[in-house]
Amino acid sequence: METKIATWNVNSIRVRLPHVLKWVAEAKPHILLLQEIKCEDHTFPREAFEDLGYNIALAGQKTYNGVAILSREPLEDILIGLPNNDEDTQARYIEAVCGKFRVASVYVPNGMEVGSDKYAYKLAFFRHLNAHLEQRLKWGESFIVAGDYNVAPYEIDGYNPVAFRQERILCSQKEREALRQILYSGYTDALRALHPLQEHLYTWWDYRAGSWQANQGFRIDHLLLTPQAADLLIQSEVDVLPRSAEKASDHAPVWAVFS
DNA sequence: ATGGCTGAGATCCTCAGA
Repeated sequence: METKIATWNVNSIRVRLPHVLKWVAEAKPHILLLQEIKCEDHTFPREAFEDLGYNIALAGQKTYNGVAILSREPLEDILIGLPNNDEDTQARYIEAVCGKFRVASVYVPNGMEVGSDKYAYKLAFFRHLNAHLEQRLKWGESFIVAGDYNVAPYEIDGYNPVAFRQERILCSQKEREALRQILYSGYTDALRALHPLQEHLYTWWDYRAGSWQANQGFRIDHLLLTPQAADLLIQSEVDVLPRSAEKASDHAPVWAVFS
């Protein structure tokens, strides 16, 4: 049986609930990984997803951040937060086993401005994340780490090559190196693996300055796969239609299908 | 160099996003 796994930074699940339910009804993912739910666990709209047959694991937080795993298969072995990062109180990582796959929903810090404290926090988060993912590689599982990485790994992944040369956030050398270290360690970027040369393949468009209308986006949401998961990869796409809706999230859902 | 949009939550604005 094929398994469809999707990731979506929804920028508030309570505001976006109608959009997400509509997309889920059409796309029918077996596993949906959410970021920026921006609510505590007790205010997450559980029933709406349970009615559709999803099991739910949450790492919520008031106002900011928050990640979730929704799965048609029962959720087992749930891990909240990176194990080597106990002092970090921001809800940015959740992992669980769903059937034959281990999955994680990750929301890497934005970093705000290169050189700022938040940028240092972003790079520190990557150090913890990368250490954990290298450890997981040794388990030899089909593991999919998906979410908003807030990094465009190569120039082709942004509409504006100047942004890369100017060391802007999402594009700076250090954050790109941090993301690419995950790839070099053995993970496969699902979408790029299947569309190696495709331009204008974006997952996020700024709300401001008519970026969506001008298709001025960046590819910053990724599904990263262990070799065991990559061997099962059949298809991966961005669904850009939800980005065009009224009151849309600034991110589009990205998905992959596995055999 | 700046500003531009959106959401949350507390006040009529600030913080944060990216």
